[in-house]
Amino acid sequence: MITVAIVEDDGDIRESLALLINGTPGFSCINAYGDCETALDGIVEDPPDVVLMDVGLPGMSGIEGIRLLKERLDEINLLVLTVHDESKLVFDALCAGACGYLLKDTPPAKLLEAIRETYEGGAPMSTQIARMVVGSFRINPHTALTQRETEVLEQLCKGKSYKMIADTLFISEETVRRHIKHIYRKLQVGSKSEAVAKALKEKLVFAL
Amino acid sequence: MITVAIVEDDGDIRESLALLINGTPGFSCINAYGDCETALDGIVEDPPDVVLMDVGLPGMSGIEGIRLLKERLDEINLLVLTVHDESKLVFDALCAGACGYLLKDTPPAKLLEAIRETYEGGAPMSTQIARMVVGSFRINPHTALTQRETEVLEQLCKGKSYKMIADTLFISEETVRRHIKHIYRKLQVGSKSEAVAKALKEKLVFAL
DNA sequence: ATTGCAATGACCCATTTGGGGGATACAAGA
DNA sequence: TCTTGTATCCCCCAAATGGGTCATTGCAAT
Repeated sequence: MITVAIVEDDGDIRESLALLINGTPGFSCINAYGDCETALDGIVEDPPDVVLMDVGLPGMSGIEGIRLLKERLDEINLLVLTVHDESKLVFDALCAGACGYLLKDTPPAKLLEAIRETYEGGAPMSTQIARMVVGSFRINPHTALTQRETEVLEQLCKGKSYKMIADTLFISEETVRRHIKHIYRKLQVGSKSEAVAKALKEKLVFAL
Repeated sequence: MITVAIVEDDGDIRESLALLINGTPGFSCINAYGDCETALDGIVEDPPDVVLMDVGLPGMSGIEGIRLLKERLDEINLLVLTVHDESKLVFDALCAGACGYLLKDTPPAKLLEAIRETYEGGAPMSTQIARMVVGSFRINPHTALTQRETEVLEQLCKGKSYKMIADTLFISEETVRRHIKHIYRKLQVGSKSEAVAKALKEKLVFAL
């Protein structure tokens, strides 16, 4: 028996979800909350296997709710269920600790499957969300930087100083300076940390 | 009809996969390659809807193969199918441009479903891979940093200078220096770029 | 009440960094 | 052939940064 708690401000939706879950063998909705504040206490008090949470809530933002909940109950499995598919919201939810993200057009059978998958250690996402998430890893292949400049930028992204980069790449510190000047011009930045920020934001280098 | 190409060095597995795909209505395996080199030319010449690729290949690394293929055919849908579940390999594959990652214990029905999902714009992953991927977004909540220090670190991660941070947070540049000194002590680093690198690697801050 | 921590601000000084020159060598093209 | 681009190195100098010490305020816990 997989126990579920619902956090959803719309009473109708909350009702239907509870009915769906309770009407399915092997699933049980043990609680349903209308806002984050009461949900937080209730869930900590009586933790379900899986939390199903809307993120478009009134009052406390759903994202903040996720963060606080995971802070108190690190192990809790939390699945976002929402109509919102803006990338900022998706990534904020995952950063806050959600372990899955479903859109509200998910058919009931898929929803139940996702709850089970979450319970079993998976991370279900609606297809378009999954594509966004996976796409966020993609390295930007269209770089104006040369091979060597990219190597230097990678070193910068590891936090190395001019001297350390010079030692690593077996070139003089002066040459490192020169490469970095070129990098700054091409990326339109003016400092190491700005270059690192841009490189990581635009995925110009591998790893970190 | 969804067309598929296979890149897999083991002849037996290659055979079975081709048989499975060709034996299923709606799917057609139009090519099967034993190594990356020939696969690259063949796939560019005659692109399938979905490429199914092993990453434990002899010769050219599968990761490099993905990178080169995506460089020439940016739109291609590439699904990794492998026994390897080490996180480095998973993230390298996604960074290189794979749009899904399946382990070889995936049952045939799931595999076909994943191919279809890929074709339809999804990003299928085995459950444990999905959890790794989603988990990689999680912010590290156990920070030794104070609230204010975290705010300063966030600014650093945006590439701001002392002066800009001071203006943003409405404090003097000297106070920024002070906070940064504390950050350096706690993170055991000695420069902005090193702090940024560590903050991002260990997910100490939101976003970028 | 006292202690401790967070946040604020200041001064000094050595090192690193950023931006401006110039120069050589080598390889790929126009 | 001459130009262009990449990679290498050197000098100068001003600004930014990193590290040290010191001090005040307010708040929370002891």
